[in-house]
Amino acid sequence: MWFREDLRLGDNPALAAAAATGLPLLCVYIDEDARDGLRALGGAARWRLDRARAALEADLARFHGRLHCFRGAAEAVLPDLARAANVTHLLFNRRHGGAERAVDARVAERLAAAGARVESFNGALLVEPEQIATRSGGAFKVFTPFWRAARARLDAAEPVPAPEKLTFAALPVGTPALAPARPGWAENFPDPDAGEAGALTRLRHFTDEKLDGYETMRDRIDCDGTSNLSAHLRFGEISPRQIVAALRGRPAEKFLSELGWREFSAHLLHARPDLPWRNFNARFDRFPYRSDPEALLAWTRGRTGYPIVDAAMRHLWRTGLMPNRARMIVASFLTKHLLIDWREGESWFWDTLIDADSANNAASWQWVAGSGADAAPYFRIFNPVLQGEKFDPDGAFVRTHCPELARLPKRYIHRPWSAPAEVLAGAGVVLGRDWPAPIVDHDFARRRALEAFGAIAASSGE
DNA sequence: TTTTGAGTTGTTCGA
DNA sequence: GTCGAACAACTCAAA
Repeated sequence: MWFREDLRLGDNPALAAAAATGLPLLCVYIDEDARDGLRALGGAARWRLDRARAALEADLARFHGRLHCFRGAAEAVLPDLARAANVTHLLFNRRHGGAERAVDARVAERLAAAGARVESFNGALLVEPEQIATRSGGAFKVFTPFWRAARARLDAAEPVPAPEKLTFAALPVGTPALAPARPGWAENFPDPDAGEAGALTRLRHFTDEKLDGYETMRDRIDCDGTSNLSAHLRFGEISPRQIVAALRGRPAEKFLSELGWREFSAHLLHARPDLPWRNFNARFDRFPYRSDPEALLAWTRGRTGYPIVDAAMRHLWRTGLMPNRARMIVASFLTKHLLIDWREGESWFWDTLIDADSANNAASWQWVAGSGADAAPYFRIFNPVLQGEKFDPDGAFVRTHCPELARLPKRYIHRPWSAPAEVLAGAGVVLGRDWPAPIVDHDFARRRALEAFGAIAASSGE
């Protein structure tokens, strides 16, 4: 059993099939080399992965089993292991990235050539890309029709129970072990409550306490109205089928459609493996992005002078997480206010988010930037002040992450530069010393972004 | 093949 | 302060 992004025992079809063979099991995880297009995990995700893997090891230990971890290229590790251990079957759950699929195909070919039976399963998605298509047979490019088609098939997505019994083979070769990842800045992240048990607890908490208010509270940056399941999903500590099953019979369309966006992103990446580095809409190849390392640095460090942007970016740095609404605000700010290429933001998120996922990250950045599938209309440019006032109305989120502004009254918390001198003095804030001037003026930036979009409009000619 | 309706998440302006 | 309209034109999906 080759574990990859499915680090759980429940609703794990490959593991269930492995158990059903009755054969002794070798559970393997490979820390795969970043080559042949495989992207090295970012620092935060890597930190999170170690916790997921440790939790799976503990779960397997309850069956007196082990997770054998290797490092290298799967095409080399698995055939060697197959020879050494007389492996007769290889089972795994499918991945959907381009490079990952290529690796899996080569592995399957080699193992099959060595006489092993290779089987793969769907453990990651509610509906796999091969299962739905438009009438003309193509991949969907607009969310609504995509989700209409996928949503209709949800009843067929029943979770597979966790195996009741597992027997394990001894590993005849030496016992490899991964050196712990360098913790770096991530060592101070809050406890992710990793693993299958943590994920199920989080799901139950969500369905019991938060589902009813989800539609309105999901956007509140100060209230934690989201499910917080993203990292659990990312490493497969829980499956989308298990979530759908837990939601059955409850009004949960809005939340289901968020799972739908996760599916849509995976389908887009399947259709366009270059999604993480190439504009989905080629017209954006002409978009006049600016090179501005100083502004990019200010954005990453939370020093743009816009409180909601800076609070969100500091929160990301401290926790490896950011609520969805905040992700949209900071992404819009980078691509539209600063006119910096979405790939810069995508790669910062890739390195700092514990839930970084190549499909979701790329599809969402492109969506905000306007280059993606079903992208935001060109005129949708978030005003960071209005967004702050709407979704962090008392400024609680800003006060937590930007303590230098903590004493500002809420009227000015999202726009310190417009506070009267006596208000600033009363709050102990000196602009330019305690808080930077806005890196760019909103009205100016908005007009500049609209002009940039005009420059690549189709009517402007090829 | 042609036509038609529609498209996650917003902001600003003027009445 | 509230409300509706305007803000490019385009491409997709399905009739």
